[in-house]
Amino acid sequence: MAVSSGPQTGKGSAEAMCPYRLVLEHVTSRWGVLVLIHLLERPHRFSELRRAVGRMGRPVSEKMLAQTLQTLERDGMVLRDAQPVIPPRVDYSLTALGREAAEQVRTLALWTERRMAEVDSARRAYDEART
Amino acid sequence: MAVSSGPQTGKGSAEAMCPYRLVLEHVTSRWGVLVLIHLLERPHRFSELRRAVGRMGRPVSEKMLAQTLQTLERDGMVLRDAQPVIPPRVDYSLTALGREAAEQVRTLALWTERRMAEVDSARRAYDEART
DNA sequence: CTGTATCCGAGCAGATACTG
DNA sequence: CAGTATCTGCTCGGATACAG
Repeated sequence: MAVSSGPQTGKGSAEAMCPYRLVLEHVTSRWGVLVLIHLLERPHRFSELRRAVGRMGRPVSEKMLAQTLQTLERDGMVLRDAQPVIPPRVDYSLTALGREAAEQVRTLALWTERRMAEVDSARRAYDEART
Repeated sequence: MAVSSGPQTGKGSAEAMCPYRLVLEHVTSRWGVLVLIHLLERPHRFSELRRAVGRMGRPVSEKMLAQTLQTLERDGMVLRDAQPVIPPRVDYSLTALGREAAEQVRTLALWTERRMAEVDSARRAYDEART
């Protein structure tokens, strides 16, 4: 929606809805999904995550990655560990809550992948029907 | 996060990504989620669906509802039954594929609802930490 | 390296009016 | 009732420059 792309990290246009829908939009957002799935595998540093996410899907801007991580951290899904060293080093990992969310999102993503052939054939049928 | 807005029902800005991500965005889009959940309960007519969706979340415009339904129909999730009567009557229901998707989305929505208290407390902690 | 601040374009999404 | 067409504002999200 808009799963625009989805709702976003900010509060944006979603002032008046069930509060949990907001969380749902956070975890299912364009970058939220990818971040959660990658962190489910193992903790990542900022740039590492940026590269990993870029490998599937398209490249993430620093801005959007930071925004996504902040939102997920605020929602209690992601843990941020900033080590006071130079150069800066920050590791991101999942909380227990985040792991539960990530597993569900991954399940849904895998289901979508498995069913892709059916979706494609449905699309061809639909498109052909109006030619 | 992108948590941003939901991706949406159209194709929009998502030209260059794994194809299944597109389907994921359709079913998790702002209106896609609500439509699927309501249709899981029983088939609905257009206006009926419009009212039902409006009761939770905010009102849907006719345009967005039609767009969402068309996208989900094209993806093979929703069945459209237009009866040639006057006044027009159109019923929407889920296909087998759509039912699977709807169940997963509902599961995720229910999980989010159950965990809302934890999310809220995480948010308060986060917000207070930077005061 | 890990971000933050600002600017700006693209297109999502609502309102409205109209058609079958 | 069930949509389509059009107009428009708003916000998302990328690019860039800069800071700690």
